[in-house]
Amino acid sequence: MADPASLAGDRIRIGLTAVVVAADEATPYVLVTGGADGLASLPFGPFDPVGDPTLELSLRRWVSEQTGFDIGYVEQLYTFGDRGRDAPLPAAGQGGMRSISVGYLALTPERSDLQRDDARWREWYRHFPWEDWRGGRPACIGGAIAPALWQWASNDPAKQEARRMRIRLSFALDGAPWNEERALDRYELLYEAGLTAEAAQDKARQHGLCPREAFAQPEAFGAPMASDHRRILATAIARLRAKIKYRPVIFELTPDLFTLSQLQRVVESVSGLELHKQNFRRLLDRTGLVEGLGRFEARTGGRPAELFRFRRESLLERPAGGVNVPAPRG
Amino acid sequence: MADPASLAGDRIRIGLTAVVVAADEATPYVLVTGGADGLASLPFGPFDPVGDPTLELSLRRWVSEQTGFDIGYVEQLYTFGDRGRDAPLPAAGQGGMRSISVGYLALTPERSDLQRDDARWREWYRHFPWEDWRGGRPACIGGAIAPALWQWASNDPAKQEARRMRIRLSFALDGAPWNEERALDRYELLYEAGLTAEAAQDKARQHGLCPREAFAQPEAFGAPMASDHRRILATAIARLRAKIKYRPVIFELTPDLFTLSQLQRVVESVSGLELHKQNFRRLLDRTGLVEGLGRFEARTGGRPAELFRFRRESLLERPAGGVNVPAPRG
DNA sequence: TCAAAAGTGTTATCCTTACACCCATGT
DNA sequence: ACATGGGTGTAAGGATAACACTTTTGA
Repeated sequence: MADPASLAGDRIRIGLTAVVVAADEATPYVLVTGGADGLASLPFGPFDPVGDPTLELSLRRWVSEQTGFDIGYVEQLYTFGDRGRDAPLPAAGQGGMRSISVGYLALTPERSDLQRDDARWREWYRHFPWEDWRGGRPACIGGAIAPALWQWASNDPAKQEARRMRIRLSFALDGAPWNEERALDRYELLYEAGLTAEAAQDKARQHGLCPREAFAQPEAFGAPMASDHRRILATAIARLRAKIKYRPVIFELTPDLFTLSQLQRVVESVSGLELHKQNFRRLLDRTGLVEGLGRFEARTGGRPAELFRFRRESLLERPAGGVNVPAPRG
Repeated sequence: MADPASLAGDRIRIGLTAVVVAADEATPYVLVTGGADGLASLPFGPFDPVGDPTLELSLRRWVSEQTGFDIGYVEQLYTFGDRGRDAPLPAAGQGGMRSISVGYLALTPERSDLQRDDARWREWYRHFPWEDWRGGRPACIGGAIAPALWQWASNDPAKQEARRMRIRLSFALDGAPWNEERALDRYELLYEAGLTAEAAQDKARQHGLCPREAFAQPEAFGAPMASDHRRILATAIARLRAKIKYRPVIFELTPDLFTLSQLQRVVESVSGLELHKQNFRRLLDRTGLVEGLGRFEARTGGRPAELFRFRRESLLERPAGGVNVPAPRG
């Protein structure tokens, strides 16, 4: 039997996959490549074990090289290594090489100009239409998702009850509350039920079949991405939505100066929820995270709004929470 | 210039490192190897890219092989890849091979019998004496840690103010509240300040020096562990302390039947805090996570306590929170 | 009868949520 | 004047944290 240690050294490669997020008042964006003609991909690159002292520095270096701007805030998300969901290798004679990818979340304050032609900012709800509840419950849940999931649940009588409960809790059916943080649970449920194009793709690849084109309607089940990139994006959405509640990371997405309404709408676009204006403001100023400047912005159609800035000093003053997102009903 | 992709495939190996936690009413334990004679290590093993379909299954397999029991709850913690903090390789002629380790947290309901002689359960506060606040603020903070950290802060006038604020917030000095979840921040602060034996070890290794033995007093700065294993353990402590508040993972550490006092003391041992008895109980029964059995346990020295069990069904009923740990003052 | 641990009732306080309302500007 | 968006006061409800207290056993 071969020594697994030496074996492990030879047939693995580590990729770094970046979810680079920007947001404006209308929607959050994710940086993708190759979305015009074929499937969109997250930017990814190899980890250079010789040149880079840490994984994070490696990521910063090649994102900078590839896109021409330096990302600021970065955090590690998760390390993905499932066989059959990893990237199919660009046929380079590498038989059974295994690809492990370390996913990172990066936040940038604005949609910087991109240096490469095939890189573009993509609205993330195009890949997750069921995640945007700002206009109330999205129609695709009741229209296409729920019926398809109920069908899947009833396919296996033994697991039926557990599956139904997962569906209810994930997608807020039968009076269960919506939890915007469970974006990954929802994507994994859809994948497991075979309702994403990626699931069909992976199954076809495992059985050596030719994958069908355009499996599920993108209007309801979201535009697919290459390999497991939509899973990584779902992980990033879940993490970011949770984190803005207890760390002031939202200010990594805002410009230096903003009005409180602009800030609120950025939070709303990320969390996919509508917030109560006054409560948002009161909670915010109890934190001491922002500071009014006494300057006002000329607005179209309304009273001018005061400009605020994020008090970076506050990071050092207290445990430093985030902006609260109350739980909505039904 | 060599293609970094092929380069990456050759000089990396992936290890899986497990933080296997058990707990009783007195203290939490972590499974270590080789702690008797030399430095304690967390169990770690290589990821087998050929045999194992997922990282997690790989971990389960070799923990089972090495210790003889099957771990239940597992979650991924973080992927560590810093040069200079990774494991020094067992001299096997592998020149510049880079070691990346994926840390996992595993929870087991009791300290199962171990199959190997050099594996043992170690009380985790031996490695983190400053993390146990059950008897009030630990003496080592005021006695040894705070003075050494203040000294370090004043070594660099430019960073002095920021360092002092980090120290205050991490170790609850000058009236700042203690936050039991920031175990990793505290360890990283001590490491950065050069106050852990591991920091001295890493520095010596980078400069090709012979590391000094027994750098810092273990009574105050905690018993060191091999390579970056204490950092991984700190990550696990932080994650577990945060997670018991919003997911019912504490029941992965308890026996099937328990009294409410036993449960409370397990929570206390993990979080390192004393809890208010009645509030603990009220919060618990609002969740519906546990169910009294009407049976009572014969106790020594007191009224017999009712036995409870965890209602696993409740996982399917609702979003399923955890057990709350109120923030202590000062 | 006393110590020790189990278990309960009640209250003050704070935080969240929501409603209703006023203010300043452009057209 | 009035539409539009900015900005504020206050009250209802619920959750938290703390108090004091009773109950049941073993020594």
